[in-house]
Formats: sequence, C-alpha cells, structure tokens
Amino acid sequence: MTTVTPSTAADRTGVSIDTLRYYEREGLIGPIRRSPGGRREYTEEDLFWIGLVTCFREAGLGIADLREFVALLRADHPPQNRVAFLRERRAALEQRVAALRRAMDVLDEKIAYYS
Amino acid sequence: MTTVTPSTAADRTGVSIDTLRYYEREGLIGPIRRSPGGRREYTEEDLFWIGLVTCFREAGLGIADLREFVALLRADHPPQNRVAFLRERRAALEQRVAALRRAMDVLDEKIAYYS
DNA sequence: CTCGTATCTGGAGCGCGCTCCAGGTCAAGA
DNA sequence: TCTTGACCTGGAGCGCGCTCCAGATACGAG
Repeated sequence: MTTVTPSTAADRTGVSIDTLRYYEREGLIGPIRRSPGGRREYTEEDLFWIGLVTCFREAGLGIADLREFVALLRADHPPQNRVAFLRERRAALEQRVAALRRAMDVLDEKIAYYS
Repeated sequence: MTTVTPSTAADRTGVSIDTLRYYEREGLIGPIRRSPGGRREYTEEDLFWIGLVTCFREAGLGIADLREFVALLRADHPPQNRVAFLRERRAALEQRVAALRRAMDVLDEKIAYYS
C-alpha cells in the first residue's frame, strides 16, 4: 500500500501537521499506521477521511460532534442510531444556514439602503 | 423615552447581562445611557441594535468583524467604503453557506447509504 | 431606616481549537 | 561517518468569546 509522509499529508489536505496530530489524539482520524522507526504513514484512505473531517470542521461542527460522528461511522458500531444521528446533524446544519440567511437579509437591506 | 433595566434587556434579547456589558466594552453596542445612580438604561433602539448584533453573531461573524461593521454603520462615518464592505461580508457569508451545503451533501449521502 | 435584590467595576477563569516549543529520534545524502 | 532536516512526544501557550467573582453601590418594598 502506498503511503505518504506527514508533511505530504499536510500539503495534500491543507491541514497542518500539528493539527493532524491533534485530530488523531482526539480520535477524529486514524490511528495512523507507523513505520518501523515510528513515523506516521498516511494512506489514501486516511487522506480521504481527513478531507471529510475538514469538510465538517469548515461547516462549523465541533471536535466533540466529529468524534461522535466518527465513532458512529466506524464500521464496528451498532447501526441503530446512525440515521437518526445523521438526520439530527443535518437539521442542525440547516439551522445554521437559516441563521446565515437572516444575516444576509440584513446585509441586503443595508446594501440597498446605501446604494 | 421609555427605557429598560439590564435584566429586562437580557430577557428581551436573549443575551446575558455579562455579555451585554462585554459587547458594550467591545464597542458593539451603546454606549448605553446611565441613570443618575450609574445603572444602565436600555432604549428600544438599543434593544433593536442588540438584535442586529445577535443576528450577525449567530451567523458566525467575529467580534472584530462586528466592531468594524458597527463603526461603518454609525451615522457619522464617511460612506465611501460602506457598500463595498457590506458586499464583502455578504460574500463571506455565502462562502459559509457553501461550506454548510457541502457538509450537508456528505450527510445526505451517508443517510442514503444507511437507510 | 433597613433589608434584600439588582447592578456596578475590574479582573480572573474557562472551554475550544489549535499552535508552538524543547528535547530527543530517525533517516537520507555527501 | 557526519550532517541535516523531517518527525517524534508531552506539555505549555494563545486568541476568542464569553462567564464568573469579589467587593462596593443603588434602590424599591416594608
């Protein structure tokens, strides 16, 4: 399996090495495989997963949310609450979109007023 | 002019008294008028403005952004950059909406997969 | 006037999400 | 072999946005 060094992983995901280690400590990614010498070796799957985490972070989900999300999506988890949890998260994101729309409406009004 | 005590202002805006004072210190609201004894007296305009600030905070704008926003909207400001600034903020909010949509798409995919 | 509650100020403390640092290890090139 | 630079760990530090606290003052009800 072809793997990649920490600095390359950082370059390719846009996430700093420190943050990658932080995410791993927090259980959001990995655990990442190690070389005989103890260095991390990121697989393509790892990079993909980091992309998912980044996507959710950019959407404003907190570390604790993501930890729960990860735990739920890891294959070994009993699937019972999965869909409910996912729907709940989706609804929360919709709330955030609504808040953004309200703010944008205010801005539009001000823009119209000053134009 | 009818005014309102700090605790009433907090109740009506949903913002804690401490946070109201914090916002005032940071220049996001007020300065709030004082009674002879030194207590704050919030006018209806103050409450309305607090609502605006809250709206933007909920949309994820930072304190520094809001300070700039407030400075720009306060009547005495030269109007030259106003509209540009507002449009810029609007674009930033649109970016955030886009990030949320990406995350929601991922969730939808997972929901479909597990349903 | 007294009591109790609300409010005042300045400043400390906190949770989050990184970010940085010291001191040491590993590994590729000259 | 020696040097150089990427990487390791554990832990400290930081900026943000509150939130809480101590000690003092204001003020309405009885």
